[in-house]
Amino acid sequence: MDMTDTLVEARPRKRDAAATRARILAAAMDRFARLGYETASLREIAAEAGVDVALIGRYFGGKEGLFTEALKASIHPNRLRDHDRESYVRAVAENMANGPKDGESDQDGFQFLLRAATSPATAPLLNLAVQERFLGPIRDWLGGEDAEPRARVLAGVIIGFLVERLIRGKALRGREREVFIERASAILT
Amino acid sequence: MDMTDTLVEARPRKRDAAATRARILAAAMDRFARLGYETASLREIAAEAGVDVALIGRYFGGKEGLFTEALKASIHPNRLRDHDRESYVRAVAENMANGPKDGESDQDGFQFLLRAATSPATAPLLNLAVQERFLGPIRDWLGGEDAEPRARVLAGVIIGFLVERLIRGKALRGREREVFIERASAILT
DNA sequence: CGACTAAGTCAACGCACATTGACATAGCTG
DNA sequence: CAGCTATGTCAATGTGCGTTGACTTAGTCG
Repeated sequence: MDMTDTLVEARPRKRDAAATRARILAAAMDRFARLGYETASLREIAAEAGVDVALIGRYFGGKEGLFTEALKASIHPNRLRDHDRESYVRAVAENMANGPKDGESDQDGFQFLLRAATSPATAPLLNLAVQERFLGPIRDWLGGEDAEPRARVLAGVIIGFLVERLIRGKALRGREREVFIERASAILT
Repeated sequence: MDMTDTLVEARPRKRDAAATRARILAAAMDRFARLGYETASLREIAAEAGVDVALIGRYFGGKEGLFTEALKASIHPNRLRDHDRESYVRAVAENMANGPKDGESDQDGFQFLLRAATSPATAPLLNLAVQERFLGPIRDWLGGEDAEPRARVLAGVIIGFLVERLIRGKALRGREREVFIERASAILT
């Protein structure tokens, strides 16, 4: 059908390991986030990526390996250090007040996280990832005595608001929004 | 081996459909809440109930039917009204500090729902259940001005801790536990 | 050009699962 | 006691899964 490869990309490069890997990873992130670890199948993921199943084994070692990488890719380090305490708290609280729609793409990542939290097979992996990219930074940011349990509390609060926002389905408005932000800020401070 | 049935129960009543059904349902509630719909297997559930697998098919029609009934049985109204503010806050905070395993049945229903949300078919239940079991009761419990957004904040915090506990996988101990409970209580109060 | 390697393909394996139907037996009923 | 039905047992079937190993081909390098 296709005689030349000048269709979409400049040089499709028939055999490109990096591109194939990336497409598998993208498909995995999508399926895992939407379906969870056990329901999403490697065959589906491979099909969505337009790739043979065996390549997943080759590039990621197996389902767990693929999931681990997809998880890492879904949790991007937050920019804690760019904020002082007050501005960060305010930013987080406002973000929480928003609806799922107008949130950035971190929504998908968080959905991924939530699904991962509900599957026993992936819980240990998630624990590790959260430690690395979430709890650790917060703990360091807090510093001082009892940084660890205090970081856990803070992480719990933030996670909770994210879940609540995910479930809520719509943004808060007007007075309700203000009250929410005010209260949430108070808790986070 | 056993000639008489006077081992554990007074009258084991060899054939009792109602009792068998109940034991299957209890085992199902436990396994589904702990492992989620996909991971929990009918064979395990049957084994835990000390029953042949085929009976599940007979009594509940199949895995979906069993899950549906277990879900119904797991949603009971929470007992917010039994507590005054302080004792409830303390109970919730301590519950949060515990590991997923040793948690009491008070919040297990929520775990059940959260895990159920993994399965695309049962996902919409989560929103409804949170409204019913968390937001509504908390809002009424709080009462007064701005009960709605304040309830959202509180619900968010509680949900967050539950998820955090789910992720953490193990109980907090010693000083960390104390600090955690103290901080969580302060936030909830 | 010719060989070597990386990239992709194909088929098969073993496993665990839910489900089903035929069979066995306990306990009640007449 | 005889027979019937609810209750429980057993074995088999089909399906989809993740994984593995041998094979084929594209692209590159000497």
